[in-house]
Amino acid sequence: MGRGKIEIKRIENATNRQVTYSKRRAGIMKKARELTVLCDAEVSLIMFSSTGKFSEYISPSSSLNPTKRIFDRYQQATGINLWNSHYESMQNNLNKLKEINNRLRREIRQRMGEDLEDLTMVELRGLEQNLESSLKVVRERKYHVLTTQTDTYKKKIRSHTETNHNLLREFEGGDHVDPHYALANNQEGDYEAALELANGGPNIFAFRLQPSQPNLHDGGGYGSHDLRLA
Amino acid sequence: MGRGKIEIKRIENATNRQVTYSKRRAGIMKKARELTVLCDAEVSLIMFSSTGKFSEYISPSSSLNPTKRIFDRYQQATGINLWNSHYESMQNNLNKLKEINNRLRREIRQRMGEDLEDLTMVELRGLEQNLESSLKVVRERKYHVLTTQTDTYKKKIRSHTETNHNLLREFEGGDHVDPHYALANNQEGDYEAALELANGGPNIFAFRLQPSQPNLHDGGGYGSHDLRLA
DNA sequence: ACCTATTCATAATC
DNA sequence: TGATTATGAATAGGT
Repeated sequence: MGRGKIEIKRIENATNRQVTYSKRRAGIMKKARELTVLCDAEVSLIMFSSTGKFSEYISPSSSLNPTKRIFDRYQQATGINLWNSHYESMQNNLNKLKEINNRLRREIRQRMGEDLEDLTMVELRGLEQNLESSLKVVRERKYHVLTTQTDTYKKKIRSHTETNHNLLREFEGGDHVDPHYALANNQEGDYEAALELANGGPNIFAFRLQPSQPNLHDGGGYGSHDLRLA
Repeated sequence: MGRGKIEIKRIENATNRQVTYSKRRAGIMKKARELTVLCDAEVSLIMFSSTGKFSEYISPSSSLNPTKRIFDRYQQATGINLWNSHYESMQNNLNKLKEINNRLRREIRQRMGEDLEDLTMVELRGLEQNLESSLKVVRERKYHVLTTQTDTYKKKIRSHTETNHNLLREFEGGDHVDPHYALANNQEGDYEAALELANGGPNIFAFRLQPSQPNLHDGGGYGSHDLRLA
């Protein structure tokens, strides 16, 4: 239709091609629009010109995202899931993470003396040795922290004592309270409390073992906070 | 174009509508095809009739999956990511799992006597107590397994010994080897080996701690097998 | 599914 | 780009 018949093959002249593209694009869009209205159909028409310019016609629909709706229907119709590759690899990752997670949980449970039924004698022996050496390290660390703390307190006390002496000297005897003794006593009190804490404090670590974060089970169900396998 | 002009509005007669749909569908598809050839464009035309029948035209392309290619381009052009909702929720789950994973790893490392620097004295004390009680349970379990094993062996030996006595009685003195002693010795050998294993076997548990499964890091990088934070 | 009068789309040209 | 127009294509309505 036009001043002459044309062969349906690539238009070599770029300008001409572009012009024809514009005209025909308008034409096909009109057709698409007419089709949707006349025949009550859903239509998605997406075009990229040879220069990469994008245009589309999407039939209006009740859905919020007509394109997605069309696409969902497309997938239903063809059985082809275009995102399968993406989706599958993500799903794989999720499953692998879940599996690793479960292994880690089991590991922890065994280190807590649970779930030992399936362990062989060799594994039990290994676990025992491992716990022994860990315990040794933890104790060393504890005593390290303790002595460091003690040193710090002692230094603080010394410092305060000196400061007090200096103050006393500056004021050359005010009333009859002995500030040195009072302050030093105070500090020693803190120190005693720390020692007490170090050896008899509440077992906070037992609580740490139960993650306070929501626990991811299959597909986002939350709520379980223990270390049992999902 | 037709015997008469028609108004562009929904055709109420269902049969008529279906006929028109068929005709016009063919027409628009031809147009789409011509557009791709003439203008070297990429075109995706997806249609659903009012009765739900699906048809499409997709311009051929070098890509393996032309539809996906079109939609990828679509997303690039519009900036609309149609799968964001799906994708984001999966990504969220992945991140949550990774975080839990890291917590679990840290937990294990601390139970192995590593990464103790950040623990307070209270936590250290808790960890120590926890390890102590775990160790106690593991030892109990070990001895339970050991004694059970021993009993089993003893029963086996007794059973074998009896069998041998019976055989000896049946044959009323063959050659001068004492089968009872030989067999029993053999069984005792296994038992000794088990005991040996129980107390001095290789520390297999230390290896279990490093997951043999690929370790999921960001976006599927594999290869790290340790318990350090990702 | 075919026919064809008629309308429409558009190639060529400016 | 935009308008014009001669021409071929698409198709509405009928069979």
